[in-house]
Amino acid sequence: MPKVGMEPLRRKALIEAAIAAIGARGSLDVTMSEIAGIAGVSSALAHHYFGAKDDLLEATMRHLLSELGRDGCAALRAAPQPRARVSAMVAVSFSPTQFRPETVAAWLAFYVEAQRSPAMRRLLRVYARRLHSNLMSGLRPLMPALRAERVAEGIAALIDGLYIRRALKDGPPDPRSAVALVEDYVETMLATEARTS
Amino acid sequence: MPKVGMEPLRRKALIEAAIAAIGARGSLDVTMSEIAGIAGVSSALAHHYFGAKDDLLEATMRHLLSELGRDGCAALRAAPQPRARVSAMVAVSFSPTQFRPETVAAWLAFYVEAQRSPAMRRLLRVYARRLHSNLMSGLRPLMPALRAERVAEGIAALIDGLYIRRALKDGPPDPRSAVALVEDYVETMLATEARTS
DNA sequence: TATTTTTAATTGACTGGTCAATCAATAAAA
DNA sequence: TTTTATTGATTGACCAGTCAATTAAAAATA
Repeated sequence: MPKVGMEPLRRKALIEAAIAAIGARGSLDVTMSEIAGIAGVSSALAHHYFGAKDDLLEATMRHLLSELGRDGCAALRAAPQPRARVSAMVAVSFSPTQFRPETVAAWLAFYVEAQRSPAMRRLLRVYARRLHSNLMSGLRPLMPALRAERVAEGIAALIDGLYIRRALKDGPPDPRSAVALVEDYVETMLATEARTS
Repeated sequence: MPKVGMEPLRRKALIEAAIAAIGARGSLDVTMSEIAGIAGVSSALAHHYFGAKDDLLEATMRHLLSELGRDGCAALRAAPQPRARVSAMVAVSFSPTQFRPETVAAWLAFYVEAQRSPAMRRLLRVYARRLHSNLMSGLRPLMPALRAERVAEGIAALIDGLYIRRALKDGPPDPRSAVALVEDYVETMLATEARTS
């Protein structure tokens, strides 16, 4: 039984606590004590492991981002055909692990923070670029490059739009109708493409 | 020359200052002193006219909302034909008065706030409902009701998505490409509709 | 008209509370 | 004995909201 240092455990617990706190409050306006409390430690310990609050928040964002990245890669590996790759990316965006109220609230809050913090903006751009290139890997074989770019932009905007609009509703999210809306977009664009080329 | 009380003037100045401050900070995390400073008065005066900070923020949101409403009504009055009504709503969303960095930042911040504050959520829902019914007034004559609902949802999600993605970019917004993307969506949906009915 | 009185506009100074960040101290492992 | 883990207490800054005091305008009165 390999005894291991506390550091990684605490870091993980604190990051998850941060997501929970942000999800509950619905914004980044959470205190270190709150987060630490959820993680079951003192606020001093949170500072010990993360330094400043912003660092913890940035680490939290990174965590969300890498989780999404991991899910995305896995989904793509299981989808070799172009059309399926597009659907895979859409499905991941609204999968139960991503499209939860806490996660949605956190993403939203980070988008707002991105306006102030260049670091956050950079991170969000990484997400946007990755989504874009993943979508392109599915769309390029199906239509002219310029058109594919346009459709990828549309899909991305639709996804983000459905995320933000989710903030207006209460009750559990409805991933099925969200996916249906985006899939309908993709399908219609493909049909039009087939007809005009 | 009718001498008028200061109240309406100050209220307006403070609301505009609030938008400016929120736009500059990129979030609702602004102080009363900051806002009052921009308006050229003391923070005590801001409290005098608005009571609590939340009241000023809510008034600011209402102002944004009514401005958008006014622009929307004007645009609709000038567009009697169904197809034009849809374009009018899209155009208004990205018109120079709406699609400015400060305004976009403010809308975004209010979406986040809506997760916490039921009052804000109610206001945003008013906006969503109004946009939806305006879009429907244009779409209903052009396609079956169920389909129209779906397309209206898509347009709304696209608009909000393009707003939020605007937060990632720096430099002035590019309304033209945003409008083009949404119009392309509308056009494609209409074409598909015409073909399959 | 000149004067007093009332009302509106405005602020500086203050208060109480909150919170990030620090640090010295303690406990536990290695 | 050195390193790691952990906290309670504290500090310093910031900020929303209050209030008493001041000035300026309007209204009322002589």
